[in-house]
Amino acid sequence: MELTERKKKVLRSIVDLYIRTAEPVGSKAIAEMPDMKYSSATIRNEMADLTAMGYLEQPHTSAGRIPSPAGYRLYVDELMLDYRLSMDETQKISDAIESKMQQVDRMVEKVAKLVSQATDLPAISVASRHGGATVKRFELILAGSGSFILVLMLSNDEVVNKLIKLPLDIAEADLKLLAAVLNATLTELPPEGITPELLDRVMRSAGAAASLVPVVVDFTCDTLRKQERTNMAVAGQMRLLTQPEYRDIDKAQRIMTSLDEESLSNLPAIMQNANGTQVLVGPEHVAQELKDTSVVMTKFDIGDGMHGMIGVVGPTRMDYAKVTARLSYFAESLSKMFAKPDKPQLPEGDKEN
Amino acid sequence: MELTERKKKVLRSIVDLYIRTAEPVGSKAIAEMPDMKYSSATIRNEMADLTAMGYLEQPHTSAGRIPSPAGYRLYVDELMLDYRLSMDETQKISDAIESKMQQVDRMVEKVAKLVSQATDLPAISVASRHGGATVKRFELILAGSGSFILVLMLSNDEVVNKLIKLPLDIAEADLKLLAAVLNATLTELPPEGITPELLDRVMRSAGAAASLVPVVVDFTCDTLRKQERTNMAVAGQMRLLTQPEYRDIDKAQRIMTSLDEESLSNLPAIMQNANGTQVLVGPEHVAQELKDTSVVMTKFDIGDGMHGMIGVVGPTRMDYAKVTARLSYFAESLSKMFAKPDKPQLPEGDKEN
DNA sequence: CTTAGCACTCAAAGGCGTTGAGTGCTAACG
DNA sequence: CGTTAGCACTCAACGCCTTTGAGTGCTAAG
Repeated sequence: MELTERKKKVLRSIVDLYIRTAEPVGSKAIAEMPDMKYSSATIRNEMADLTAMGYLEQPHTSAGRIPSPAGYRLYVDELMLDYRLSMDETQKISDAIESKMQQVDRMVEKVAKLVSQATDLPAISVASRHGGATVKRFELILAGSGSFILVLMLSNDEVVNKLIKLPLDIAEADLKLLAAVLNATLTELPPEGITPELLDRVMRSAGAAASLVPVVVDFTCDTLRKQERTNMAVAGQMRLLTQPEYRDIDKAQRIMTSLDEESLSNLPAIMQNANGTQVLVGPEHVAQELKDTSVVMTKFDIGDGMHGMIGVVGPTRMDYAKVTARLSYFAESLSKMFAKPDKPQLPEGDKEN
Repeated sequence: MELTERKKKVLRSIVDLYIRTAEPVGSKAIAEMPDMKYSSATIRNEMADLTAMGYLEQPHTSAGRIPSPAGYRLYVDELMLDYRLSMDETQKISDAIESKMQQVDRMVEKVAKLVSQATDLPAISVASRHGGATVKRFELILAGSGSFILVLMLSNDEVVNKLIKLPLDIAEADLKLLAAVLNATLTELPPEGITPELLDRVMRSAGAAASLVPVVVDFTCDTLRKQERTNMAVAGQMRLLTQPEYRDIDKAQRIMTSLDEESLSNLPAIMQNANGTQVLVGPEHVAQELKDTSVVMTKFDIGDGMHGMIGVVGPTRMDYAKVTARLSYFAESLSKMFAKPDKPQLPEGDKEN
């Protein structure tokens, strides 16, 4: 059967309305919409066709229609009118992003929170690196008797520190020596490059501070390994409860439990060779429990050999247009922010609903 | 009327059972309990008395009884058999705490998560300082052209750093000078002690690095002020959904929304002159929405002029014995951990359910 | 003082008819 | 030939009623 323009229009109207109301939509409701020039009977015929073609579904005989996964797919791919952010929304998002952050893991959490706030849905935020980081420089700073601060400057411009307490006293000169040795031997090395032999060499050159080497190196390896891992955060799970389809607590709970870092760990893999915004409708993606759920994810580059991903999880009928608009905007803002760390440039918003 | 031993025993049995089942308990159920030597009729009489005395309530005529707030209060204060943590639970908590943390805000979040996990309820974690912190030492470390790292060692042994990028090149000597000046003039000062005059003095002494002063001082003041604020985190809100009384989504949602940092900001004030574990039953505490909820909080000292608080939020019928046991254990573990930062000593657990 | 017995109460659960939104089909219309 | 009015049909949702059974208070006997 042919998918005529009129059929498309009807389908779009149905999805639009369903997104708003979360209830099966009937022929009459569509026929009464402002720019729909046909009667309910005609719409009914079209709806019957669309159902036959697999774009709509009927919960039961005497109910209206709801979009099928295929229907959503078509909607997302072709039919969706893009949603422009209103001035107000733009402003809010910009303001939020202004509060700058430094450490990646913190940032990921913060971003997840912001996205969740902006969409009123549970949100996921991921930052992953293409390659691992190395230490660019070690600094050891004496901090009173028996303790010192280890500062690691990493190749990706992150800075990590740790206060280390030790039972013995350390002279400043010894620390200086140790720092010099570390900088000479262990910089620019991936964690697996720090071999026992190398460690042995450092120990022997370190003189009085040799006893500090293990704890310093341990922390360093830990940190580097942590940098390799992708950072992921989930926020706003409770917002799922505002959606009518999750009034059923058991359902809500089932989904909530699969909204944690572990369960979603395969998401980055799925998005691997995607770019821009992806809409994963219902059964398309692997996470078991998320059957009647959709995930909208946007991937973006943030330089330094890293890319970020933000996304939201919601009912399949969620307002894709709105959500994708906001996500894209967010992604763009974040990209810009990373390009110029301390002065996020924000795109101009357009006012319109 | 006299509160006889038998009445107490009946009351305890009722609360115990109600805690387990979340359903009104009837006379028969109590009479059938293993060490209850009286018939249901006798129990009924006692229950009638307890109701008259205000310790029990009846949702409707032909239903069993549920404890009133006064009943819970009596239970918590006198009747509760203390719950010893099983080996297994002890082990889990210890293991979790072993993973050491440094920054207070991170730690607070982590602790909230752990407590929530351990109790299967939403948890709150607070760390607050009696007095503000000051900077013990400034360090400026060159990190490539046009950027450097500012490291602040605070009086409470926290270390904070920030990578600062600037358009102009800075010589290492200039940084050294600036650091010396900062250390000479701005250490041991509360944020409000950093006056414009002082700032002016620093600027003039700083030579080539004068342009860096504002950004450095800004960050410093920010950090100090942040240290003053009490850190609070809430975790595991979703766990509320496992409780039968929150099967009603609206109810659950209402409570969830008041489970954020802002809404709970007056909690520390309420706990101010309490020490040890406090059980706030139902109407006793101020947070509006939390009417039919209880909050169990434990306050503990963690040295460095700080104290911590951990607590959980749950239905009034929650298993106080279990919850308070776990909280106390946690609090003790945390205290010890802070006393000896890198080697948390854990109390011995006793196996028993 | 304790307990068996009994009449009473009332929320919860199940059965049942009504309602109304929505459908598919057909026949008439432009 | 596409469009539309009309009509019979379907079925979840709703409200109403009855039944059920857990639980109570009271009384009288042990």
